[in-house]
Amino acid sequence: MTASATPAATEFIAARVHSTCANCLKYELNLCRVAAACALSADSAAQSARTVPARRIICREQDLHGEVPIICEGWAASVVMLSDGSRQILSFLLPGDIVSAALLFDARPQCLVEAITDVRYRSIDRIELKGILFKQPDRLETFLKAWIEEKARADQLIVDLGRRTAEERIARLLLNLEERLTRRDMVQPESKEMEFPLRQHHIADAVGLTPVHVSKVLSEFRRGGLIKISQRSLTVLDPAGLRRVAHMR
Amino acid sequence: MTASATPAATEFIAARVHSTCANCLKYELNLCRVAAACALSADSAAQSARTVPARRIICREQDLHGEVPIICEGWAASVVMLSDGSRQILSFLLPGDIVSAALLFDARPQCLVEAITDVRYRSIDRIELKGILFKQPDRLETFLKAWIEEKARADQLIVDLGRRTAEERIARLLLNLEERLTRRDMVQPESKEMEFPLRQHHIADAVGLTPVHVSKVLSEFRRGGLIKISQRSLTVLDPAGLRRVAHMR
DNA sequence: CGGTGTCTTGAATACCATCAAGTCTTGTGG
DNA sequence: CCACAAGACTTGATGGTATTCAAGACACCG
Repeated sequence: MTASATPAATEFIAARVHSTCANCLKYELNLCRVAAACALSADSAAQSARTVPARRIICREQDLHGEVPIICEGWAASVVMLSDGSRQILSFLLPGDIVSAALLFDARPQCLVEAITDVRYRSIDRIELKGILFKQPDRLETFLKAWIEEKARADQLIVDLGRRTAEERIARLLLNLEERLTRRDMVQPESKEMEFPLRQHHIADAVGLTPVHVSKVLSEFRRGGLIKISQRSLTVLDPAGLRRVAHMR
Repeated sequence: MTASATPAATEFIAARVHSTCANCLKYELNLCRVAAACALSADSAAQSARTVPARRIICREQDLHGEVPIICEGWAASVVMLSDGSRQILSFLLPGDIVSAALLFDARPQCLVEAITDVRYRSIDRIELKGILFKQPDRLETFLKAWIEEKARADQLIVDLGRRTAEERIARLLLNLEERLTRRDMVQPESKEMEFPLRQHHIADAVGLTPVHVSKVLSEFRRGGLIKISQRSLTVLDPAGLRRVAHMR
């Protein structure tokens, strides 16, 4: 992650950043293994894994030359830029996530992928991946189920943006992220603390609000004892309370 | 599963499906034909096509017993209901549309499908459809590309709801529908008039606004000479102007 | 004919955006 | 290591967009 932190923080971070591709196997897709196989068969293991510093753009629509990137380490976001400078984040990408399953079919997405933290990612050759998946129906099914989840989250976001208040949207985002991080063993079991590299403008761009208003809502959550945010880490102090705010039902 | 279908039966089914779903073949998926094949092999042609009156619910999450419905005729909407009574429309379903490609994998959607006009639809058996698609990679690819389009539209809606004004959202919805209807030859070539069964509350639920505000925006569009709405039909009088309002770029 | 659903319009209100100023943190170069 | 600049966050004041509430016009249907 971005350089100097206190020794304690460094340790804390290191504990979970050992999520190299070893951990990747725990995630839904096992795509790292697929990627490794691809790289192997293409004899291009060296070039297939790349590292990108925080705040840099990983790929735009144009420079996807038939590659399907998957996130090995770090946080990223797929972002739609509008001509007036405003942005909408479609989804946050966590380790083990594929940028978009649609890339399997050469569908140019209208968005770009931006690194939030330092990101290590791996590009799978589209044609090769397709070949592998189509020859192994069970693996294809796993892949498509991940795609379903991608779509389900998009649908949820539509409901959030269309019909929920600022408090609800933000609470739901936090709970969603907590759930996804838990599945990846990226939440400390006892303290429930988790790394949280998002700036408030990321949250704002994800839930369709302004950074100022996000700040106000988060302050309110903090005053209510629902969450604790400090040093780029988040703890949900009162999950039930937060869920109540989120209208989870 | 009476596997053997006599040539006569095939002909019979094909003829009947042609008569009812004549237009369907023009659409992206040709799924009516697939459906016909399924119905044939399942020897249940009679029960596979159903008609539902306007405003009725076609299916809920619960009563999807491994079936994938496709719309043959009429307009429908997939809707998410919230406990406070508000609603969000995820997408409008037009003839030839599959309700959701995700149903192929038994993913229970958390939405229900509602008929807007009288709707004729056909249910394909999930397992059978899956079998057919997995045995024909080219057909599977067509299917998955329709899925990509479904997802791309969802992403667009996220951007609309998150970052655009009421005028932009409504203009974009109208333009999107016009485009989809054009592809289906459901727009009169000369007059550019099209059937438009949506009530304003449908539009409101689709773009995350209230019916009152939709009414005001549509009146404004009408006053500006952008559109004409009457007798459940819509004409885009000034496509360029409407596109300008929509910030299409 | 009353009833229901749809649309319109106006007034009051709520929610969130914008603007602005200030604090604190983070990063960088001297 | 410090100084300075840039970015991130907070907080209050003000304004705009969309909601809510309400009343009335209109069409459609049993």
